[in-house]
Amino acid sequence: MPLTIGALSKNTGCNIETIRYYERIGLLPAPPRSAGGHRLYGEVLLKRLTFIRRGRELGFTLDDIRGLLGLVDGGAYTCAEVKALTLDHLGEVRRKLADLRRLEQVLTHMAEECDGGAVPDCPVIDALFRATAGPGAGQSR
Amino acid sequence: MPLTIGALSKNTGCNIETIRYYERIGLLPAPPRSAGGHRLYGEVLLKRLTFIRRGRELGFTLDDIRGLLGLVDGGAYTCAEVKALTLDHLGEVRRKLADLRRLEQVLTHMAEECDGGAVPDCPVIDALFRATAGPGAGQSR
DNA sequence: CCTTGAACCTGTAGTTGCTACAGGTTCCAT
DNA sequence: ATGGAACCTGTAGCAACTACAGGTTCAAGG
Repeated sequence: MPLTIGALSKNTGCNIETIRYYERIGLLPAPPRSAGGHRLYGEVLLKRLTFIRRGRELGFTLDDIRGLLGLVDGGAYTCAEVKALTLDHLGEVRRKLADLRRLEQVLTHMAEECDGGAVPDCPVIDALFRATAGPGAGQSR
Repeated sequence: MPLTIGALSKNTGCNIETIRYYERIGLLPAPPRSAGGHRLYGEVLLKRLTFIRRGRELGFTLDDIRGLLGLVDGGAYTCAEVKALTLDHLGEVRRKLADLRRLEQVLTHMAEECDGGAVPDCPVIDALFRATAGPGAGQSR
């Protein structure tokens, strides 16, 4: 018994619009339709969508995932190839971690300087107006 | 001697297109122009842009920054108000840190399972296809 | 059998924070 | 006076979705 798009959504935690979006960009193949044109998903597509969502949760980009799926679809992937992609991604995660840790430091420090007083004289504002270079690189978001 | 947009860009490290973008969305007031229509920036706008860039580097959204600037522009801000915004943002940074740390764990673990062999049988792929819930919330990016 | 209303359909536009053109004008040093 | 760097406006693109509008289909109850 195939799943409607709503059921698939509940099953995977992936929002309906997003499922259709994945189809549009070619990540998820177009499923068969009912007589009236409703999408009907089988086991295989359920698994594929689960794969995509798990990948996203782990912070892989859709492009990373496309690569991973390409390997799987080709059937000729090796463990080494997948590991390389994973380590690559791990590196990025670690870079972001380092950035965020630095950020946390600075923000914590700035907040500590504040006495929370009711006067318009705030070390945070001062710090932002000072033209000094500050911490390292930019931010993801 | 006022700065051209190019000079301002060099001064702040903020790319020219981005400066014009900030003007368009109303973060940076429109500066006076030369006879021919070129933008000419004074001290005040230089400081304001510096403020914006520093804020971005610290991971504040443009909307956060708009709020901060609103307080400053109003002239009636209190240290307590600014501190509240800062702590709010710090909370978000810490949530992201926690997410990323969990992510690092999972990825590290998955990569360790890989023997890097040349065979199409990879624990990473298996993990992604397994429908189990996995780690906490979604991701920023 | 018919009606209702929930779920589905397509297509387009909006979000955030920029960046990248295209096609034209101005500035300034020689 | 001229040439080329720097500037101008306006629009479209990026990731990864989300949110409509305006219409169709499905399934359960009467």
